[in-house]
Amino acid sequence: MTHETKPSERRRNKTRQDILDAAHAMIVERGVEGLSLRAVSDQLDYSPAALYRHFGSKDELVDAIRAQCFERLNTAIFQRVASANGAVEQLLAGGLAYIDFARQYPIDFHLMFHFAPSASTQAENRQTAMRALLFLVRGGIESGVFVTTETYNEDAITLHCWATVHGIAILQTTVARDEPGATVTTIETILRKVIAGFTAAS
Amino acid sequence: MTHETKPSERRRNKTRQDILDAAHAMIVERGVEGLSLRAVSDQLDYSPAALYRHFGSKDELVDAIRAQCFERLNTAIFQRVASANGAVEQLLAGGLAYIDFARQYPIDFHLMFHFAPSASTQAENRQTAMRALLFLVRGGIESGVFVTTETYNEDAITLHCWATVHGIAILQTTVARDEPGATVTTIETILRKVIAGFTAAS
DNA sequence: ATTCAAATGTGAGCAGTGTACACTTTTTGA
DNA sequence: TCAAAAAGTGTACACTGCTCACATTTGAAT
Repeated sequence: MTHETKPSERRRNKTRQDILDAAHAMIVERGVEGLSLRAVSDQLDYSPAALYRHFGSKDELVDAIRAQCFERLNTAIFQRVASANGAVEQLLAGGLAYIDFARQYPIDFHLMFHFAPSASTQAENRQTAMRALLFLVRGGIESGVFVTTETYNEDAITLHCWATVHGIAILQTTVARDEPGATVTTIETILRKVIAGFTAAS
Repeated sequence: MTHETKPSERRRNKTRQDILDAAHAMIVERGVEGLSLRAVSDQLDYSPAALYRHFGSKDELVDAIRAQCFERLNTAIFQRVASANGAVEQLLAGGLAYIDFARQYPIDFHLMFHFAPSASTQAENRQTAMRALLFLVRGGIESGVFVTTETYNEDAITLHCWATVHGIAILQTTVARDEPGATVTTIETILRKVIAGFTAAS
């Protein structure tokens, strides 16, 4: 079931991934600004020009790394959501997974929301995450667990959830990680509070 | 009351501000990455090396621009808060001012949370905003308008407010400005909902 | 008014960057 | 086996941030 790829194609993908890995490691180590194509090519025993057989430009390379980070985030969220039961717990699990990712890979997280002029793949990836969240919210509404009003409707709830989670995540990466009250229990309290704001009384 | 400055000092400050303005305009126009010291010096009829009499490095220049953006944000918030009455309305006004700023100056806002390795002034400025927010929250608590619990205490509320507002603001700058449900009324609804979560029943 | 030092601005140049292009080498498929 | 396609190289260009010895201007004390 390995999707029948020709060996040449697999080799190509491998070197492509090697480049991505080396560049990613360099970003994690020295920041986005510290990424140098020459350093990457040196480390891989390539000539600088060789990288341009795989990526049209530096921005394209970084975009590809960004895309892989988004994939990792999305699967991390998906796994945590899948192992939770009920709309409330699933939404909470998704939010915590998001925040944990930011905490665990702050540089990656920062990179992901570091939009370049040519922000194409980025928008797509974010839409994926957005749709997943919207799916959770919609499910909760349809099952009657979440309630809406005219002004606080489905879109508003989705925005609210995303903003809260993203805000906490960003603050964890930029501000000192141990800001007063940024403990895991505090974060869970906040998220539960938000969710409770649109959960039907039992 | 003009703080008695020598003319030489004023001239120095003026050229310094000229450099800051030119660089800032260039960032707004072409993004942070598009900022070139040579282009700035060209525009001001200076030699490239001249800028180094005013700023030790490019990072220092950008940091100074960042600091001025923070100042603008802080005063914008302060004004709006000052023209509101009561803890609830003041907190709401501050949040809306924050979000409006991000909406109005997305590139500036993005720049402000674009931390470089040497993030010194940044931390200070953010602490200022944080303290202002904390001040509002604390005032509301002491006047009995806001209520706390053991887990949802002062720090938690502060974090919650900041994260929500910052999250909405960031999403407004990165994602398309007209995301479904990101209207002004929706945003106000969300903020009121959050504030209601720690407001004493009347 | 003279003088001397500090401040300000300059020109040349270094090391490093992303990138283009003609070139060679390797791999592939008929 | 052989030509075409793919992969990799070396050189070079324009650009970057930045340094430093030097020229110019300014400020103030003599």
